Amino acid sequence: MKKNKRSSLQNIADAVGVTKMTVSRYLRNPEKVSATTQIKIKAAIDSLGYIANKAPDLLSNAKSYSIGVLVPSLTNQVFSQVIRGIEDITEPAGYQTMLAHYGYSPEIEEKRVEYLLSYHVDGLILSETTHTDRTRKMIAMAGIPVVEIMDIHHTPIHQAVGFDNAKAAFEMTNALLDKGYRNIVYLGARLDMRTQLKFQGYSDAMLLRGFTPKSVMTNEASSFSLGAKLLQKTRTEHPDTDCIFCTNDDLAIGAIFECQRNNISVPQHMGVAGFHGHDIGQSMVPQLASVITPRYQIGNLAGAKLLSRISSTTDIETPDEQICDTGYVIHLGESV
Amino acid sequence: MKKNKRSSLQNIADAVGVTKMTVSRYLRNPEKVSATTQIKIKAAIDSLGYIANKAPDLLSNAKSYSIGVLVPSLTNQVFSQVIRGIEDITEPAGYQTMLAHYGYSPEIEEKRVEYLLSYHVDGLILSETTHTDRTRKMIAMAGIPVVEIMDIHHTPIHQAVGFDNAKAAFEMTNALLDKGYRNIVYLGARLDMRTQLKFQGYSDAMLLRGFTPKSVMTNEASSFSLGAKLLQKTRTEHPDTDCIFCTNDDLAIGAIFECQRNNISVPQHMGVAGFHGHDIGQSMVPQLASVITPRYQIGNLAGAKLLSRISSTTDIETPDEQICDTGYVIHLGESV
DNA sequence: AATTGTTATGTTACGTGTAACATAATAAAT
DNA sequence: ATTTATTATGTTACACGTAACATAACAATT
Repeated sequence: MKKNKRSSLQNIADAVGVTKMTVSRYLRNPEKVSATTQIKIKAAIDSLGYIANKAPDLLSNAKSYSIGVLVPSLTNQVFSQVIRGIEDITEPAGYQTMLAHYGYSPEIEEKRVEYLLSYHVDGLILSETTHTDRTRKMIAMAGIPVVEIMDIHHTPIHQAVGFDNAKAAFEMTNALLDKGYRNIVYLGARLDMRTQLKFQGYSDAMLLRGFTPKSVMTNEASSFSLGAKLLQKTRTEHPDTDCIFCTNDDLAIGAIFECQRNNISVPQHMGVAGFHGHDIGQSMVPQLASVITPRYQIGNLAGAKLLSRISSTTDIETPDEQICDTGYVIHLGESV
Repeated sequence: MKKNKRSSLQNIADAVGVTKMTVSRYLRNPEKVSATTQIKIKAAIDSLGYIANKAPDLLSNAKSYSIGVLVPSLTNQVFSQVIRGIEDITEPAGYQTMLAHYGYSPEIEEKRVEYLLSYHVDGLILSETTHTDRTRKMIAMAGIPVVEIMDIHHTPIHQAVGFDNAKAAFEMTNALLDKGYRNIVYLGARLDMRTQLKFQGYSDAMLLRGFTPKSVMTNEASSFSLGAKLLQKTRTEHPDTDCIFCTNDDLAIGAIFECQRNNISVPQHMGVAGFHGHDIGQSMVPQLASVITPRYQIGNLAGAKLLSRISSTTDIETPDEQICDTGYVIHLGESV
């Protein structure tokens, strides 16, 4: 059983008859090495192969040119666009992203942060505002910049990029009330902080206009089929419902399908609104009412802010701008 | 500006008055250290904090307990389920996944493989069958096990887990022909290998039954709105089309929406079939005909196969089973 | 031929945790 | 009290690439 050990600079150096220092120079500044040696080293690398090794970089705590990105879920389309936004700015700057997910759990988030820090990432983008004490402590100790994305309704560790979930839900609810709906029910799943904030905004708007907030909630993960189930539950528990406001587009779309199956016309007999403004909701018939959020822009701005702090000597833990509000757009479409 | 340097084992050891060796022991086998020392070390770690450092592990090329997972795209829901399948088996075994994506480009894949290898991943799961020469060479040199997932229509580097895309498309096409459709058009996007294989299977079935294969293709990325666009294009270019077979569910669903907008009833005036059997297609009205692929199972099996080869001394590059066929299910739903 | 400048390469030291071996401290057995 | 076993800790060396400094080789200048 041959142990196919990858070759190190030393192996290349031995093959050529120079020191590994010379090979190191060749790899980073070929012109610093004589033409003949260049040729010999190139030949040796071509035949033996060489794969870079991050270990020494980490040891000498050089920059790793990696940034850690933590998202709650990969299933959630919201985050794939955020990630595109991040990478579109960090990749060209020479940074690789180390992506991990934590299923909405602060404990798993802690584990992931520890993992990323053990690899000496140069910065961290988190999608949550709730963290364990140890997570906060590790981040403080690591001395690297952190950007928290999606919600800005809190005091960030260093810096937050996103929008105000409560305010967005408040505005959408008002728009629905303006349309004439009276018995609006909030449909929630995966009861994370953002869903709670949205429900809060919805409740505030309802109460302010003299209506009673009502909700159908579950801790299950969002899906299209769950939207269908929750619509049925809503019809049972709140038979006079004339509109549902869903914590995300998936639920809303699943609910619309369920309406179609039950010959409930949308929006005539049931108004349906979602959150995030995904492509599918905008393509479907009827076009979905939704709070359109700038996911790409949030990722992009977060990446930019992080990069600038990584290269800064003063701003690492004290950014010039603590909160970056990217806003959102209320879009009513055809489903309300 | 205080440089908040993370503490090393040495710092902890100094604080306690022991050698870093003793602290190292404490972290890995607390019972190997005297009770009093345990207490002192614990106190020091609590106050100074300690974040593990991967560098020495890499240096001494110990196992990294990381496995690299490369997927073409994070937007594509197919892969989020594959990833769940992988992690559900690798996480409990103590392995972290390093996730990266490469936008269907072999050159970017090469870059990602290099990156993952520089971190000494213990194994690699690739979602592609086409690789650059350098990618293949690096993998051979690294001497780690590789599993290629999704398609099994090729000779794998070591081992492949997936299904036969061409055969699946062949069978679905036959099912559509059996239903009585005659002018079936193939709708493709992102012309990667898998789409080509599916188109091949479709063409074979059509020719075998004496019909002419027709297609509407684009290199754009799949999306629901693209499905709508391609349906329009199909109606222009092939006005007598009675059925479309789409390379994935997103296109199919977008096409159905477009039919709804144009009062083309599905399936009476237009049959529509997709590929993969996502939740949304199964929830919608009409329920989408699709080739249901076992994404989760593919990931799970790939993870299991990889783990077993990582811990094997003989099978690293020569698995007992080169090709693992997970099959698929033809589901006709209500849209054909 | 001697001096100076330039270019190419070598040497040393470093950062971090752990295996392997060595020693010290303590408890147990004679 | 001495030897032996056991437990706790220390010492050394190593893995890899590179910064910083040192030297060697050669070319150019006087």
